[in-house]
Amino acid sequence: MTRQAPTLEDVAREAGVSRATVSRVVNGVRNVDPAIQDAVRTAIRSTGYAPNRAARSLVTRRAETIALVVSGAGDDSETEQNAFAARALADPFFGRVVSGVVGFLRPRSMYPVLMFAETEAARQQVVAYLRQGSADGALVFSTRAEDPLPALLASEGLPCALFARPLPQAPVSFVDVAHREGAQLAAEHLLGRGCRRIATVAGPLELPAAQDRLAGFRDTMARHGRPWIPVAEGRFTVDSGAAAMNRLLSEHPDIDGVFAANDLMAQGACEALRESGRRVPDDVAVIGFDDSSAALACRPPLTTVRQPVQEMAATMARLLQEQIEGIRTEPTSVVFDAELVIRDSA
Amino acid sequence: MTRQAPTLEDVAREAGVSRATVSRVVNGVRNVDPAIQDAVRTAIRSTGYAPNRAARSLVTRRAETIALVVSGAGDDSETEQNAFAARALADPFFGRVVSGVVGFLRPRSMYPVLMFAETEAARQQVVAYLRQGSADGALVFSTRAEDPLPALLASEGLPCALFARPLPQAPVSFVDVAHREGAQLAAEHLLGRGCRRIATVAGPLELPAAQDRLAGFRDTMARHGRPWIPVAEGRFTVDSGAAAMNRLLSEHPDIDGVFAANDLMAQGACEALRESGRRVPDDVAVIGFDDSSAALACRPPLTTVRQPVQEMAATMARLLQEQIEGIRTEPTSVVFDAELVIRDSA
DNA sequence: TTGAAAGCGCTAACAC
DNA sequence: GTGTTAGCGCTTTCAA
Repeated sequence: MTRQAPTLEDVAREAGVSRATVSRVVNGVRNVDPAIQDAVRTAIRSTGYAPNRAARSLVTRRAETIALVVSGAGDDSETEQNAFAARALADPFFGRVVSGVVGFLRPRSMYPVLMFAETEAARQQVVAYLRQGSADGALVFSTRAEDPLPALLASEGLPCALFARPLPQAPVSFVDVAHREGAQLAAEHLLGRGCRRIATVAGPLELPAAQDRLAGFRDTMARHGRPWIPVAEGRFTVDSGAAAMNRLLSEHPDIDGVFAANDLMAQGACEALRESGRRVPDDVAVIGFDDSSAALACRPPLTTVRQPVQEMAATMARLLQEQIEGIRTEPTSVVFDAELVIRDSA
Repeated sequence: MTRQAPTLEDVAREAGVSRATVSRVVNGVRNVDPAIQDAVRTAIRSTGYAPNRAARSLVTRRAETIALVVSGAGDDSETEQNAFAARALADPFFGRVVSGVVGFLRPRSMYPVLMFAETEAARQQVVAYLRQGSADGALVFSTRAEDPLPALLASEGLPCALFARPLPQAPVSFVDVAHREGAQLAAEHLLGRGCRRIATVAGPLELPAAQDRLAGFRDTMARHGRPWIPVAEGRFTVDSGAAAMNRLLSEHPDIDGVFAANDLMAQGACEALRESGRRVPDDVAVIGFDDSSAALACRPPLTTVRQPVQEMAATMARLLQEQIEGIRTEPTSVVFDAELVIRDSA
């Protein structure tokens, strides 16, 4: 058996002071005699003391833990549930979100609890988890439209912050990128390099992000005298991007510029173009969106509209933290600028 | 302000019983009168009671939480630390590990806490986290050789289970796949389809997995009268696989079969072969390892050696859980069979 | 089968 | 500046 872990009491005895004093030193509360501080610290070292999180949480009423919830649509089968997790993590986007979140939390000695909410039962588990005080709040990364989770959390009064604006509007904080302006950058770049037959591979149009990117692209083209452009819809995956590109090519073989609403679809578009015997960017220029790892993995490397995902994710965590601490009481949104990253594909 | 959360006491009062009885009902302890059970359950519903995790943990001495640690090498810069997380999650392998772990934990209402341990400071944070009782044990997914974390956890007496055999041997449980036998399957398949000039792209040879795959491949080739085969080393990434393939081709342009030690490198090899004007599998057959999402994303889809990653990860979680519960006291290893999945590349 | 009561390890209000 | 003390909400003997 492992010997019993030392408690505050043990340290106090060792240092010849009271529990309260040790607690003050551990928590860095001022008004403690430097000499006593030293004695306490020595005792902490010699006993190998580590504060017990449960005991602390019980009195502070804080778990000092936040949940990172990947929300989406899925059916109830067990296979599907497991597949959902794998699929979500496979998205290069998600890695950067985690990275940004961890970048914010780690200096605070906090770590995210990873949860998946793709069914009603799973959503209820998330709510239960938070209501038990297992976590102080939730960061929600939604991969579907009409996600009921944000509104559910809001109605339960549970702190949360979202990555991207929720579609059924809900009174919760979120971060987002300026999709329309990002798409505008893409449109202007294609026009600027002289493309005449321009088309776009849109994302799933039930998602606000996909809608906004398409709208921004269309508006800009219209403002430049091109009121109508061919559109094919994909599902933000490589395969769907390739398929959409093929559909566009079959109807408009003379396309010389394409804006895909994310990098994965841009990658698929590049593959489809290559297989059709076209060169990128010489015959057709391609621009993606996100600047995810797929942009660099793609041949040729993608010119793309960059979202500062890590920074956005860190801000999302900060918004949540401020809400938990009661510093912030009203839902807040922070929208980041997009930026064009020019590589080889356009 | 949110109203105070209801406690056991509140439920007890509402149901007209004692705290102890409510606790028994909540925890499903037998010996409670069915009528009283009903009354208690009604009271739980009407009060909206949710058990407080901290209070429970304090007395049970269980966090009912486990850490999922991605361990690896990195420098101390903040940029690098964040990059590490993004890189780890970008590996298609990791998503399946998470998926398997979550598949085991979720039915138990547990969720993994995601931690990264790429520096000494980060490793100490992991140890501190466990010693505080924030988590009951750690699942370690190591991306480097000579990882000091397993031995560190073992020496602190902290429960842990690893994905893959640790290189500096440590007295900890782990799951693994039969790398040598898997490589043997690949070798035999290439030989069976008539390849005469066979080479291999090995993984980073400081990793036991890479060593074992190479050894298994070499041994099998030797047993079939080919004591020497060209080897180029990669780093388990697409780019390094392409580079390794190019090195092999420059010295042995007549290669007609390649075994890459993982799918990402196999994908890179396919790209390099295509760029050199060779067709896969007609001119050169390619076999990967893992059966990760990269195997399907690759053109052509990869014939590969499948590791049952999800099952392995679930077993790893089970080994840890049993250790935490004290059911299992000795370090245990479980090694899974590999399986050849035949697609188009060989 | 149920209740009373002790106590898990900690923080924080209050007294000194 | 430091100590005393009262809980935080729960599980778990022990008695009844």
